[in-house]
Amino acid sequence: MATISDVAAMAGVSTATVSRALNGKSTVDPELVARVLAAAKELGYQPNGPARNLRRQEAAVLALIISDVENPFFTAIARGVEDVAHTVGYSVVLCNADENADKERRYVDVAIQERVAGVIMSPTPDVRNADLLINRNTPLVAVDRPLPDRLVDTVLVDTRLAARQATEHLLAKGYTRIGCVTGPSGVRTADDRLSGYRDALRAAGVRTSPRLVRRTEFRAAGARKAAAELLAHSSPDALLVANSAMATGVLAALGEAGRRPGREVGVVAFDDVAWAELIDPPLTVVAQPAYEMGTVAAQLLLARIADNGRAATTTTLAARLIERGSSHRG
Amino acid sequence: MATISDVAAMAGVSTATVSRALNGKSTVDPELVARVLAAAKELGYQPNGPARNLRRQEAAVLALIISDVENPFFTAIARGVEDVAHTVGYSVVLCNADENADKERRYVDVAIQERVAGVIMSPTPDVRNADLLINRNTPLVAVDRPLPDRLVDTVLVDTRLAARQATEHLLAKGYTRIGCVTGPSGVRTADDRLSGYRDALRAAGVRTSPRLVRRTEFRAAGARKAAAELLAHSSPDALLVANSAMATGVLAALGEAGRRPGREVGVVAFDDVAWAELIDPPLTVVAQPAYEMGTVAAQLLLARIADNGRAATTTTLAARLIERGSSHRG
DNA sequence: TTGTAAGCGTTATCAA
DNA sequence: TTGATAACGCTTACAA
Repeated sequence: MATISDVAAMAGVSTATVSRALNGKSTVDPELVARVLAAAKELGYQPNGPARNLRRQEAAVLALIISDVENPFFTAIARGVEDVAHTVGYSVVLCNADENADKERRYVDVAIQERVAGVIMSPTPDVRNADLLINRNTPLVAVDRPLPDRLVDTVLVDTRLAARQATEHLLAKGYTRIGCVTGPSGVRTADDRLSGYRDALRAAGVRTSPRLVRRTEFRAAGARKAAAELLAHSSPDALLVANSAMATGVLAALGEAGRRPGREVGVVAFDDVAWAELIDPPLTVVAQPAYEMGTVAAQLLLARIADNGRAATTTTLAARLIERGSSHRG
Repeated sequence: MATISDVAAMAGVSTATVSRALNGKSTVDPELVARVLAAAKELGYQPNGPARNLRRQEAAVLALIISDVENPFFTAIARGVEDVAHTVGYSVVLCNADENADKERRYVDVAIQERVAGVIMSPTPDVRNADLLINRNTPLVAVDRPLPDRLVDTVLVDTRLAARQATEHLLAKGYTRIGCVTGPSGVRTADDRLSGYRDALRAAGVRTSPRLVRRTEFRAAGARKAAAELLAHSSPDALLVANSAMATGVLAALGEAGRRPGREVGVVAFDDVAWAELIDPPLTVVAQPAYEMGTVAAQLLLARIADNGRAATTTTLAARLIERGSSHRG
């Protein structure tokens, strides 16, 4: 593979000049620039990234560690991050931690070892992984979930409020025994959605009952089982569901139990997905601004890379309830 | 940040010994290994990836360049690749080319510059990007789409046959004016699905008509418009749809036109998705073995990294038609 | 078994 | 403006 020396030799200049010409750094004689460019093209020269990064002590790469690559919410964040990063010449590598602290640790190690310029992550409850980055002063932005007691730029959705509003909506529609299917304890979004649900019930003077709450991983299978149990034992007349994958499980369980969404059991789920309008009745959802979360997170990260001394900020975006048939009795 | 020299100093050995101890290479006195490990831990030592990769001339990283990070088909492939790669100590970075040759080029450049050990890609029609890798002898596996006339390991689905079978299924169910909504010309999977559709019609002695075919990008919006046009002008009684995102668009168009899937317009779409069973009637799909494609591709890539001289192979996996209500008139 | 030292390909400093 | 040269941190002959 051609190196900078090969280019230098072919162009009849020193490697230093090649480097300067290729990076447009200090001023180089236009004629030499032309010769260097020609030689580089002729040789199909691609700079050696590891060598460059070793010397520069930094790579123009951002790592994005997400919780689940199969969750459209996180892939939408990924797009937002990419779109911003690319405009300023950074590449983004996507790492799928899979809601698993070990995998997350693995990717944090990779990010550190490869000396990426910065990291955006939706952290697992195991804060030690993020601490690894924090302790090294690696620019870091937390997205979707906060890092408790850590001074880190953070981009969140006011998910507790959103859950409260969703629950209030169900109450307003006349549902009275509202259940909640949420994610694992310790995952902040799961906890907040449950809290918001309880906020609404309490404010309305409705007794909350642990029998109407189920926690499971953020996936279809667990939610299906949870919903089946709720339906069998606790006769809810509505369910608040913490994400779209879980919603598929809950809707499947309703179908199996012969209970029609909306009319018989009201349903509101987090995350607006393309199929929400295709089912009958259409699914009422809490739409989170995922793409925007990604762009904001990327901008914060770039700002921090430029100035690691700046104060940490928390940006909280609002979610939006989209009312559809699954939360209407009529 | 601690370097190997710091560890060496603290352990009272040379950097060479630290390197050997940490990599478990040649035999090192167990007591020294212990001292090195202790020092490394104490200092929070993480090897400098660029330096290591520069020296080794290779990184234990695979690049996976996919066409659309928001398409569940590709994210399932990603999981398959990751699961295999991780078992042998490779990390996977996911790159989203977004069906865009320029972005693909960008990520190919990154992969080359970072000297990744190998690349798996679902190539855009612009073969020049893959040629960049081929010309440098970078281990490469094409997945989902072949690279015409290139001797490259390839993992495909027999999508033409699958499309034919899906169309034959529709014919068998009594549909006669079957339309096809497929992806952009030049994208092999899009072309093959159209070819399979035509194969079935011809074999059945049904005249094929360009008026029943629409091509658009592999996304919901284009497919929605395409389906609306077909419904308005060509009165199809069934549609073969080339992926799940497009299916959401087609189903939306059917809803707008007040045409019920199955009874009025038969629908078969590529890719089994969680919501396929939730809609009414449930969606008949062609299930592709995406996860397995990922595992096979990763295994092929690892084999090629180990021995770049081996002959290129093509693995073709079968898809499976899952019959549901959207292709039944009853 | 351990240490010394060269070198991977860049970039940046310093002279010229 | 250009070139020689010294790092960057690691691995690996080669020597001891």
